[in-house]
Amino acid sequence: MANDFLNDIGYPGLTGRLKRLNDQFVEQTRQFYKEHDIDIEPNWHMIFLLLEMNEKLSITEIANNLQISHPGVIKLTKKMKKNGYLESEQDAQDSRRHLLKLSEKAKRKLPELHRYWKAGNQAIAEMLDHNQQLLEELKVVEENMQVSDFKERMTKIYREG
Amino acid sequence: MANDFLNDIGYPGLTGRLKRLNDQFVEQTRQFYKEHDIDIEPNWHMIFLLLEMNEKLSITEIANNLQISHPGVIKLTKKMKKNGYLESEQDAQDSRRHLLKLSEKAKRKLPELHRYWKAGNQAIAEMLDHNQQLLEELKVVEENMQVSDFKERMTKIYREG
DNA sequence: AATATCTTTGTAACCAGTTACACAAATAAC
DNA sequence: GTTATTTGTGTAACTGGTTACAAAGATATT
Repeated sequence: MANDFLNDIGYPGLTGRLKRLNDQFVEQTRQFYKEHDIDIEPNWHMIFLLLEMNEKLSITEIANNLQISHPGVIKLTKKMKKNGYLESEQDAQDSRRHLLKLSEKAKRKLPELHRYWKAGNQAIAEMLDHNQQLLEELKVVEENMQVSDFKERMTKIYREG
Repeated sequence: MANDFLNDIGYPGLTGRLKRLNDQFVEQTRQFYKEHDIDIEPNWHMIFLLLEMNEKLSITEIANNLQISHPGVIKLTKKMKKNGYLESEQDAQDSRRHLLKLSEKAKRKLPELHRYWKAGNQAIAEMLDHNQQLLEELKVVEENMQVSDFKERMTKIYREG
C-alpha cells in the first residue's frame, strides 16, 4: 500500500486505524455473504447469537447487550423481520415490551450460518497469529476506560501539564 | 458495567468492540473540545497534522493519506474552511487540482491545539498502560490483512473446512 | 491535431447509526 | 386511588461517512 501516515504517527492515528480495521472486517464480511448468496448482513450476527442463547429478548435488552442505541436495534430487527428471520410478540406481563425471537427459518438456517461464522472466526484467529494478545490488550483499554474514561484522563493531564 | 456479552464471545465480538472503542474516543474528544470551547472536531486533527507536514495538499492526496473517500474529504474540509482553518487555491500546473493549506488562524491556533493533543496522546498512552503492545498487535493484523485479506482467508478456510 | 483514456473534483442519493423527542404502560410515592 | 416518576418503544431529524455518477482537465495514442 502506498500510504502509512496513519500508522507512522502512532497514538493520534489510533482511532482512525481502529475504525478502518473494523470497516474492513464489516465490508468484507458483507462481500462474503453476497458471494455465497446469504441474505443476511454482518451486524445481524450478534443478534442471532444473542437469541440463540436467549429464547426471547426485548428491544432494550438487545440494545444493552450489543451496546447500540435502541432505535438502532429497532431498525436492525425490522429488516431481519422483513427477511423472515425474526418474529415478535407482546410480553404478557408488561405490554410495553416487544419480545423478539428467532423464526423457524432462522433456526433452520443457523447450522449453515455457523459454518460461515466458524470460518470467519478462524480467519480472524489466523490474522491475530493465533494469539490472544490483541484481545487482551483491548480488554485492558476497556477496563482502564471504565476506571477513568478518556476525556477525564485527557482533562486531568491537560490541567496538570 | 452491566453487560459483557460482546467481550465474552471473543472473536465474533471483536469488530463491535473496535467500533465501540473508537466511537468512545471520538465522542469524548468531541466533548473535551466542547468543554474547552475549541471550535474544531475530532476528525480534523489528522488534517491539521498532515498540512503541518505538507504546506499544500490536494483533495485526493488528503483522502489517500487519511484513507477516507474523496467526497468525505470534501465535506470535512468544507467545514474547516467555513470555520476559517483552511484556505484553498488552484494548482498552477494542473487546473483540476484544488490545493488546501492551513490559514493564518490555523497556524496561530496550532500551538494551543498541540497542547490539547499532547494531553490526549498521554491519556491514550496511560490507557494502554504505557506499552506499545496494542499498537504492535494492530500492525500485525494490518500486515496480515495486506498479505491476504479477511474475506480471502474466510473463503479459503470455509472451502477447506 | 483528434480521439480516447485516466485523473481530479464535485454532487446526489444512500446508509447505519445517533440524539432528541413523544407517548403509553408500569411502578413508586403519597 | 391519584399523581409523579421511570421504563420501553417508536418516530423524526441529523451525522459522518459511503458508493455511483457526471463533467472537465490532463495525458497518451493514433
